[in-house]
Amino acid sequence: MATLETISSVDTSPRHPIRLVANRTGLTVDLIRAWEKRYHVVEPARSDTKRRLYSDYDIERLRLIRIAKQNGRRLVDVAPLTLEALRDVVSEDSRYEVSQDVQAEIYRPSWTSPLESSESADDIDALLFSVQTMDQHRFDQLLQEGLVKQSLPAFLQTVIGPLLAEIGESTRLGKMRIAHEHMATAHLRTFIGALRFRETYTGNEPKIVITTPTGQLHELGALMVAALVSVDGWLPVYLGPNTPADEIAACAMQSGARAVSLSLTYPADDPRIPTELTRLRSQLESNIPVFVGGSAASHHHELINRLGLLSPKSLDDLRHSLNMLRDNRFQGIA
Amino acid sequence: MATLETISSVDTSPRHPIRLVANRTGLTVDLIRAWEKRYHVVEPARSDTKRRLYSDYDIERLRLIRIAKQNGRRLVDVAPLTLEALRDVVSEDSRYEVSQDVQAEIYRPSWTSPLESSESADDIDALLFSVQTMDQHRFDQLLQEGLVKQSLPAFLQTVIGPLLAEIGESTRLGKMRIAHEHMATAHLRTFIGALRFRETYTGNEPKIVITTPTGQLHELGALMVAALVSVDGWLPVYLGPNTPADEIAACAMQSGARAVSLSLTYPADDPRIPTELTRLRSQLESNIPVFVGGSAASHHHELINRLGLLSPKSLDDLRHSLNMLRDNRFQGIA
DNA sequence: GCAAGTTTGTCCTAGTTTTGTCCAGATAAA
DNA sequence: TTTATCTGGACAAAACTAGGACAAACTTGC
Repeated sequence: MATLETISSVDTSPRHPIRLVANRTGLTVDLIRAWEKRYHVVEPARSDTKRRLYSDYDIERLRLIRIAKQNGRRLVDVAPLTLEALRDVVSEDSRYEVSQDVQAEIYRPSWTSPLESSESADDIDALLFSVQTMDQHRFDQLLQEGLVKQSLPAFLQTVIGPLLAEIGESTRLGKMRIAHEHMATAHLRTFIGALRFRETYTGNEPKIVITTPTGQLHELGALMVAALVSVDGWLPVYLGPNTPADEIAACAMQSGARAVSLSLTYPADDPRIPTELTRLRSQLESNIPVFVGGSAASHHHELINRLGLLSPKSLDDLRHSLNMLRDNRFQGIA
Repeated sequence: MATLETISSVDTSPRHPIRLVANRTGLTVDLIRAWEKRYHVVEPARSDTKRRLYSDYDIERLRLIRIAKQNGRRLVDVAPLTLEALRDVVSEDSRYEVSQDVQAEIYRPSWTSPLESSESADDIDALLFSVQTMDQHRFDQLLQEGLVKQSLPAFLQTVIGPLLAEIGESTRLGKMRIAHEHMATAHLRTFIGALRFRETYTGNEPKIVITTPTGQLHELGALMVAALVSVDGWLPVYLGPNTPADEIAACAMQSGARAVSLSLTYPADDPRIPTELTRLRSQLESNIPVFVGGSAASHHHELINRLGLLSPKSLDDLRHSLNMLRDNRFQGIA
């Protein structure tokens, strides 16, 4: 369908005015012109009155260059790259940009500062403000803008995660109304849910069942995982919250999943959790790893170890493990 | 079917004076005339005394052009486009503001008639089959295709509604696994949630608070309502499920909503419902109507009448009432 | 570690195009 | 009568263009 087309081959016909390009890329018009003047980053066509007319291809280039810059690349270095080379650079960077420990291990010149934490903090403040004022349109706009500024994994970890924590905390302390929390949660449910459809699927992706066990009604963490792994070439089989262990196992079997990921948040000490996790582990084939994440996972540390489940320390850690699993599998087949 | 026509068809017969057009579109009368003078953006019919008479079609065009301008389009570029092309452009642009999993390239007028029931039945069977086989991709594909075939309101009523009922029934009878129901529900949550972002907003829309009361955890009905009313020029303030009456009232006040809509499904006889509805009605200003729908609404018929709440018999009935409310409001201003 | 050079975002001026607002006098509607 | 709309034109604000200046941040050389 058109969806596939737009993603895989980018339209090169010039038609967008500079203002729209600025809106979509998050760059200023001055900057877009300056980049053109100095490095010929893009060379837009012109209207009969000399107005710049950009193509979708140009916009995608600018968007990627912006992200590359955010990741610490220098403009001189990335300006001459083709779209494909740019994509490679950006996806390469996204693997390291947020993870501090990984960052220390590999060589990174001093200019490769990841996204300023202050900048993310500003974004989160703006998002919180739009929730307080019930400005839905602004909220959606900010989410979309945040996604333009950085790659999806970085966005989830530096903005969405902290935002959720902040909203939960504010509501608990009475600084925010329940109605505000509800509105924000409902919007985020739709927003995050749609993220995984941004990726294109070939049908060959390994599958991973993602859900929360019985009693765990909060699904946003699980949904974030679904969006995240889709970036790395997994096909999430997302079951929503509150799924009994038997059903998770049956689903993993029917879909031929290679892994299962659970999210535990609240209530942290639900007595059903040990039962459910034990049942799940016993019903699943032993070569299918079960990842247990979320804020409440640490409450069940001992159980998780005893059952041989995996408890990634961060979303990045989870990504890393899944990448290993995926690549091992490909080796095993070849 | 007379009801449907009156509600949803975009009338091409000219009858609105320029003042009303200005109010509905958020443009000034001078600007509307200037656009006509310079670019023939719309060419309204004239009364026998040369007064401009605009049709609903014209208003829709102007609304879309205003939004296209906000997105950074130039007037010269969008002025000559047909309504369909304009829809495409606006929808393409807004895709970058609000991410969606639904990307219908084909514009479906909101006034297309519903499909023959047999055809819908086939669609539903195909959807059910894709759920049973856990074929997520097929499921999404069928949903999108179904939406292309008919208008959004018709699609919700002839496909999504029956599909939800069927899935619920099949699971209850054990014909379908809980895992299947979960997968379908999670997908539908994302799909329906994204539907209201297909519409374009000018900022002048009257608002309606949509949610379910405390104890009612199923949100898909409420979400359908949100998608539905957005087609008719309302801005839904969607709060998700399980919202306490106090919070609904506070939210309605803060957002300046003109109406509230609640959905009741399960459990039908929750003892909290009477309390919550009574609280809500007493805390809301009396000129804000409260609509109560969903399969469980009939269980509370007497209560609803006593409190002076409104219980539309169908989604169409709800739309009709809201259209009346919206237009009364416009008269009140003019 | 400091100084000199480079890179990069922002801003300025001045001229052009595009777009929004306003006015005047005439006609029609309330 | 008062208010709303009409036409045609004037005017001004906003947006865009080209070229260049400038300062902050960063890199490099010593």
